[in-house]
Amino acid sequence: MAASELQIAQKRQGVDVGSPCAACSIREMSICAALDNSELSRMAAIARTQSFAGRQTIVDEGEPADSLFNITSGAVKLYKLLPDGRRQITGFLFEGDFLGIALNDDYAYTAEAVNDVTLCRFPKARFEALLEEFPKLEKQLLEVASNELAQAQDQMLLLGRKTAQEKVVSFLLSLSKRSHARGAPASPISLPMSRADIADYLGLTTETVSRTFTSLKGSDAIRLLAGNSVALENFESLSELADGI
Amino acid sequence: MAASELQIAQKRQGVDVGSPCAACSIREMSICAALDNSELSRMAAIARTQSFAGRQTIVDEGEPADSLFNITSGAVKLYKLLPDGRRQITGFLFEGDFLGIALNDDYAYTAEAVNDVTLCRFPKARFEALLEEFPKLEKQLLEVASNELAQAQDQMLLLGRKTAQEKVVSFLLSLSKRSHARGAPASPISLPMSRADIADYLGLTTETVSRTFTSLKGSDAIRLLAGNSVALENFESLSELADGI
DNA sequence: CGGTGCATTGATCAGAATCAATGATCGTGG
DNA sequence: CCACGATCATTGATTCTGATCAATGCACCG
Repeated sequence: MAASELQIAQKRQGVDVGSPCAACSIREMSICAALDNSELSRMAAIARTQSFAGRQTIVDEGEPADSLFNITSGAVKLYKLLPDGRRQITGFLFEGDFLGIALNDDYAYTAEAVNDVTLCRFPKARFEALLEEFPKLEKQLLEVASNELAQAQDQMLLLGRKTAQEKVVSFLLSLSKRSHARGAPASPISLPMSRADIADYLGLTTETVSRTFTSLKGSDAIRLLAGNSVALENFESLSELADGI
Repeated sequence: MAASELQIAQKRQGVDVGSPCAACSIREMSICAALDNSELSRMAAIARTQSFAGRQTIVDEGEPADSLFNITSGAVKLYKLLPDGRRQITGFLFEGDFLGIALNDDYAYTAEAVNDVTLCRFPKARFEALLEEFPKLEKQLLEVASNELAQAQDQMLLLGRKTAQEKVVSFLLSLSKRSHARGAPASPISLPMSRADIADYLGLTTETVSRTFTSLKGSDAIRLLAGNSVALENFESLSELADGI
C-alpha cells in the first residue's frame, strides 16, 4: 500500500486507541446507563475506542452499516447530499450521543467529525446479539429512537415553517438545552461547527446565518465571545423569538 | 352531558366498531406481521377498532400519549403548529402504518383524519406489557422507528434544500412508492389530501403547489385525473427532477 | 509577514410568498 | 332538477425574504 493510500485509510478509519469502558466519563448519559457492571463488561468486550481529527469521515452515506457508535467526546455532523452538492445536515452529535440508530442495511447519511472526536465503535452483528440478550438495552434504544424522532419532527417544523431568525434562535436554544443536559452550562455555549455547517443544518446560507447573528447581537439577545462561544442573554425572550411570538 | 358536549366527545373519540383482528386485511403489512396466531390473539384482546370521519382529530399534540394505533384504512395527517398558526405536516399515514412510535409521555403532534379512517387502538400500558412479552414485537417496533427516522432525514433534505418543483415531485414519487408497497398501483396514485395539506407538508403555500402541478402537467410529467388522482408519466425522468439532476 | 480559510458586510437578484380575483366542484335546499 | 352557497383549486400581479454575487475583514499558522 502506497503512503498516500495508507493515509487515506487512516483518514477513513480513525485511530484505534484501545477499548477501556470502566472509567468511561459519559457512561451515565449514554445508552450504557441501562446496563449494570457485568452487562457493561460484555459491552466493553465488543467495543473499540477510536479517535478522529476534525473533518475526518466516520461513516459514508450508502455504505453498508456495519458499526454503531457512542460519541465519547467532540462533535459530529450528519449530512445528506444531493447530486449537485447541496447539503443538508440532519443533526449534530455530542458526547453521550448515539450514532447509528437507523439500523437499516446502509448508512442513511455521512457522519463527519467537526472537531477532534473520540468514540466507541460497536460491530453491528455483535451489538445486535447483545440486544437479544439484554432487553433493557433494546428498550433503551427504542427510547433513543423515539426521542430522535421527536427531535426530527421539531426540525421539520423549523425547516418548513420558521423564518431565518427563528431558525437561528431555535438552534441556539436547542444547543443550550443539550449542553445543560450534559452538565455543561446553558450559557455560554460553544459552537464548534462553522457558519456553513449551521447554514446547512438550518436550510440557510452562511451569509444569512452571519447576518442573523449580527442582528441578534445588535438587539442584545446574544453576545459572541472568543473561542466560538455564544452567550444567550435572556432565555425567556429568546424562546419567544424561536417560536415567532 | 349536553347534546353538544356529547357530539364533541364523539368527534374526539371516533366511533367504536368492535375489535376483530382475525380477518384484518392489513395484518401482513403492519407490525402485527411479526406475530403468530396465538400472539395475535393477545394483541386482539387489547385492541379496539375505531372509525373517524375526515377532519376528525385522533390525537392532540401535547396530550398524554395513552394509546398507540394501527391504521387499517384511510389517510391520516400528523402536524405540529406554531403559536401563530403556521403548520408543518410531519407525515401522512395510510393503511398498515403505525401511529405513536414516539412513546414519550405526550403526543409530539396532532393526528387528524384526512378522509374516513378506521384504525386499531392499543392502550399504551397494555401494549408495553405485550412488548415485554414478545421481543419480536419490540424488534419490529425498533425497525419501524428506524425506517421512520430515515424517512424523516429525507424529509429534512427536502425541506431544507430542495426547490418547489423538486419538493412536489419527491412527494409524488414517495406516495407512489408507498402505494406500490401496499399492493396498489404505482401510478396513478390518489391524493386524498388537499393542496393546503400538501403545502404544509412540503413547506410551501397552496398557490405554489398548485402552480407546480400546472407546470408539471404542462411538461407532460404528470396527468391530473378525476377523483384526486395523479398519473406519473415517466419514473426515470421524475426521479431526476426530484433530485435536481 | 504573507497567505489561507472563515466570517462579515454590502448590492442586487430571484424564487416563493402574499394579496387578490376567478374558476371548478360538490352538497344542499328550494 | 336546478340554483345557490361553500369550499377548494387555479391563475395573476406584486412584494419580500433570503439567495446570490462580490468585496472586505479577521485570525491563525507557517
